[in-house]
Amino acid sequence: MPTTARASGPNRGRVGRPRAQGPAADGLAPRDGVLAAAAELFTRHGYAATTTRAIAERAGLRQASMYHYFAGKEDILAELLEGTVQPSLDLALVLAARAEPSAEARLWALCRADVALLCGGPHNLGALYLLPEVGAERFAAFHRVRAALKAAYRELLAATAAGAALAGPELELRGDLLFGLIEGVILIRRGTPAEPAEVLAPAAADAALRLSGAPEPAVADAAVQGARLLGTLHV
Amino acid sequence: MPTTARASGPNRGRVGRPRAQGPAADGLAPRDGVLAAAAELFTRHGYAATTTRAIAERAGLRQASMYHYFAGKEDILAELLEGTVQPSLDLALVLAARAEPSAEARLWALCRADVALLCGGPHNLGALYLLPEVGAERFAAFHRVRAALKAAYRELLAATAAGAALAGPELELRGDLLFGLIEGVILIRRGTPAEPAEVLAPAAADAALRLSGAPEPAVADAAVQGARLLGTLHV
DNA sequence: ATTATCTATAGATCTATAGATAATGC
DNA sequence: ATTATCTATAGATCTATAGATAATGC
Repeated sequence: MPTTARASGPNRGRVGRPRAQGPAADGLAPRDGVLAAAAELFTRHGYAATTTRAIAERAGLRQASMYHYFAGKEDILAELLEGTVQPSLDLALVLAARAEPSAEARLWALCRADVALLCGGPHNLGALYLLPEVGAERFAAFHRVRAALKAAYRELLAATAAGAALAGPELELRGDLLFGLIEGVILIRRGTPAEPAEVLAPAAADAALRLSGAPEPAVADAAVQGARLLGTLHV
Repeated sequence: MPTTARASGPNRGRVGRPRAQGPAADGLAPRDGVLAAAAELFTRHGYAATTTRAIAERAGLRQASMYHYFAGKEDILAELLEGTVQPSLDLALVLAARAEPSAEARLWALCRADVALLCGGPHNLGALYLLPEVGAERFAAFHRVRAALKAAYRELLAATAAGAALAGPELELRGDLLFGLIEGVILIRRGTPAEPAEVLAPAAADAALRLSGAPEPAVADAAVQGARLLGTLHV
């Protein structure tokens, strides 16, 4: 006979009052369930148009219960934003710090991985970047990380053969366009969600290399070596 | 002595009750003032986050007075959207119907003009495309026009030397990326509003040609001829 | 008489807080 | 005792409508 009785019903081991709707169907921890629900709704309908009630309903709890995990609606968006851009920056810093393979190959790898991250996941997470509310001061932390990511793109571009030939302002401009292409993929994805990320990501990376000024044979080289590089990094 | 008395104060010739705030400072017709105010606020803060009260205040009238010109908030956005994309399509159809100069030059011209339209104007009007609410069924008319514009891009791309070498699905994909680059410029503009459209537009057109697969000399040619073409079209 | 505007407000939200409740854990 | 949740709601909106009002026009 056990010294302590353990619950064995649907509420097995769960502290606290049970949910009115029953336990979460997806098995996510409550906090993650709220984040996932918010991601889906924010990207689909926008931030202001998404009510806390809608988020809670989708996450399987009552509206007020969300406040046990988040101090307010803005905190949910802030956490989603930072979680989306940070992995991209981590990879970019690793790639920029390497001396080989060629800058072209590393740039290709960054573009491909970045597009995969933006489009990956069940919903179009990158679409969070499009929300106008993201411009608010509240999300300065996100903007700092994003600026660092953009700087890494520019650094890699400057190290390519075509980039090395560019003067300061021209490099800056082409870096912006390169970064714009990658983030612009979000818009493509929104229009044609059917396109699999596995097709879109390498195609976008090829396009980024062409845009950067690489001639066709260099693009093909970068694609081969960049894909190999991502393989060794287990990305 | 005149047979009819004419008002000569600040209300000169204006029918209807005068505005509480006095006549419009910018001289815009009331309807246009509402559209301009909404454009500014929608692009800056988003659709749902912009209240009809804020729009009215900026336009210099009371909240309820807007309903004399628009049946609802959605109608304002619908009108802004259609007005933004239609001029691009008009130009695209003209360019696609021509046999010369080269497809490369015509594509360059379309890209340059389109970016100028997206970034032109006092506020970043193209940013309306980013609003998540735009996905709603209510704006189907906008989406049809935008789809036609995208088709024109693809048609021009297919007529270039590099585009002619592409198989169906590859052409489709590269067309999407090309279109994504142009619309992605909106994101660049949002990040660096200081960059003048006169610099950004030709640079984006160059980038589009490179992305399309044109070798460097063909890009330079297209830029020269494309700019000349836009001159003759008075765009 | 017609028009463009106004004031006032109904009705429908929406966020966040207060405080109760139903579990487990010791 | 602690925890995760719930119910209920205050207070602050926000959109759209109803109906009044202050101009011009004839």
